[in-house]
Amino acid sequence: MATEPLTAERILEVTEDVLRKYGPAKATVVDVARALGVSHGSVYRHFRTKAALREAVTKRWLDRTAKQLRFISEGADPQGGSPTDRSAEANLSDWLKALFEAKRHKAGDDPELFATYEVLLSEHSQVVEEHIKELIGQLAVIVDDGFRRGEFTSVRPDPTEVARALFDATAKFHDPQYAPYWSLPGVEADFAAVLSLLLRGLRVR
Amino acid sequence: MATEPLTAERILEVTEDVLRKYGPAKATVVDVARALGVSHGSVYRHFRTKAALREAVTKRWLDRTAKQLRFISEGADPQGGSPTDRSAEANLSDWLKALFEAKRHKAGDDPELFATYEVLLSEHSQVVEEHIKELIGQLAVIVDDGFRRGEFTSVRPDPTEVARALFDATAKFHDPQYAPYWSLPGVEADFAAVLSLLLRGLRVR
DNA sequence: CGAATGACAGATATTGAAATCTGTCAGCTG
DNA sequence: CAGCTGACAGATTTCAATATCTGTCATTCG
Repeated sequence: MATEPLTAERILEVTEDVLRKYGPAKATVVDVARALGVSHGSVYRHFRTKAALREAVTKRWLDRTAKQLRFISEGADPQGGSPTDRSAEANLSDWLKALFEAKRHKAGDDPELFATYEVLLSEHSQVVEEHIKELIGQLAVIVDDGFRRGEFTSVRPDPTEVARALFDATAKFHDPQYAPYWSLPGVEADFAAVLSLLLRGLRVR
Repeated sequence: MATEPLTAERILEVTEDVLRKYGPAKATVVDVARALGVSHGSVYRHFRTKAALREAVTKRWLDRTAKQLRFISEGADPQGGSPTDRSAEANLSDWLKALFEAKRHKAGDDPELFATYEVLLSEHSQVVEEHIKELIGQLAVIVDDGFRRGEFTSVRPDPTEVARALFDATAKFHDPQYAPYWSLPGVEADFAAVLSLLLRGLRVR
């Protein structure tokens, strides 16, 4: 069998597995190289540092979520149907619910990758900053749509500003710092209460 | 000079100083005893464990803030005047601003006591839970007042539920986890945006 | 006799030496 | 000769021995 060429993508796949198995604290570059059947020097040919590798893996992982959410922000039905003319409020509500669900599942199903994400957070990584910017951008699309349709209003009608406020106000339901709280009973109700208050704050009546 | 009797209160005062000086990681019960000029056994006569002492100090410290805020939740003018008939919205806005300011100043001026508070948080201490319950209770008073005056409405008009939603939605501006963020430029604007959205969500129009 | 002491056992933290890991690079290999 | 290897230096982590701290309690002190 012709041994496949070592690509950055292949390294990322395997690194993700290694991180899943050992977690960010224990996984080493040598572990990754061993799993790939190469020397660790080869890994360094594709990623200048271990931090860069960690960032690239997390970016891939975060991008998968952002991609999912983009369907909603672009007006598609969350059930996966084709784009519809759903109200901005429904879109906003679905998007925030989907964000909460996505983060919660990531924390529960992939604790080690989630821990890796938290490492980046503590390092103030650009990757996390960009992920957040992307999410706020998606929110801004929904908010702007709401403004255009005359569904939403705000004192200062800058969609991005409002999007950031929505993002900040729902921090408890997507910021990794709160992950332990997401499995407690009553979170759902707390989330619903915040969401309802925020939606009412945007609604034109 | 008649050496004063060793009271719990005296121990708390001195422990606060010791914590301020050494921080929760370095301060020991022996340090506290030394500062009091007694043996550490005497401290244990008043507090069963070091954790209990730490909790008592933090409780005192948190209670001081809660007391300040109570003036606002009970309708007093924040400038310290006598109780007035200010609108519930003004009270709510002032209270949330005051909470943000109080936490921010505590984090900035008393980093070591703030760190002690964070230790309790990580221990899921009852003291912190009660502090939060007290704060939400104060918020509920303001919200209830708003309901009674016909200033506020909500889908489910339980003042405590709404109070909790307000508390959750402003977490980024009072939860110690975000303390580093409070000194960044732009926080004020972010806070104002969230506050404005929330107030609008409550307002009867 | 009630309050305080300090010696003590077990738990926790500190320290420094040894082991491992990261990142580089001269040389090897297909 | 492009891509990979593995020996190496410096950085970081681990580990075990040592020191310090917590919490108890028999004894002392006023």
